[in-house]
Amino acid sequence: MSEQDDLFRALADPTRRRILDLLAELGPQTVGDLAGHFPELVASGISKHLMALRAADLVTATREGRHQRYALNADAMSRALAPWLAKYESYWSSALSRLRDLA
Amino acid sequence: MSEQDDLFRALADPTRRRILDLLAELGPQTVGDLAGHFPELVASGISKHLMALRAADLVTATREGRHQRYALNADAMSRALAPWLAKYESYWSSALSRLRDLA
DNA sequence: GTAATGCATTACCGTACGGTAAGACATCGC
DNA sequence: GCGATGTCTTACCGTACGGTAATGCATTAC
Repeated sequence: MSEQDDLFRALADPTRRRILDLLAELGPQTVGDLAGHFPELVASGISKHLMALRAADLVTATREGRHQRYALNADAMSRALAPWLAKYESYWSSALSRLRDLA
Repeated sequence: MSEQDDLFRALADPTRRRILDLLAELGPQTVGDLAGHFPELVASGISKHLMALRAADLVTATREGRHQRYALNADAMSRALAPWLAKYESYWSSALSRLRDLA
């Protein structure tokens, strides 16, 4: 249950959601790559957000030389979110059919 | 886009998620009803959370005499969440099929 | 009318969080 | 080796948030 706490706490910040969006859209990125999309932020701030996302298991990190490449961990994300979504299943017929159209 | 900010900010707190769960499970409830499920909290705290949920349009409130009955606003909830879910659609084949089984 | 109930509102407190700045560390280019 | 680069870490600051307590305001009971 605390897994969901981590998930929603991580998703609460718009910058972190945007980072996830970028990872989903562009594939794995380094901290520097991501920082380029946030001119209003300092690079270490991005790193901090990435650490939070990593703590929530929403991204995975692999070293590449002196770079660190972050990738979306969609499996863990859907695993944590699915039980929560299921609780409201009966209320979401319209949204679910919309998702079914996409799938 | 700020609609999603409100949504995720509101969902970030475990107590608020539990309130939504209770509303989904038990139907519309008054503040006093809900407060009974949170013995560790003061009633005004519940009221405050409900105001936050109301600001995010996740619940609706209707007066009944001196009571105030809160109900889950599942429509607004799914409306705000669906676009976000859609962004990760391609990553979530397994979760989506699980949802399809439920629907 | 008067007292009690149910909820909202305000003020206040402690803490957690987002952000920046500065320093440590490892890696690459020379 | 040496300087530069990329990232992490720590410390710090301001603010926003969760929580309580107290007050106010309707509405019900008597």
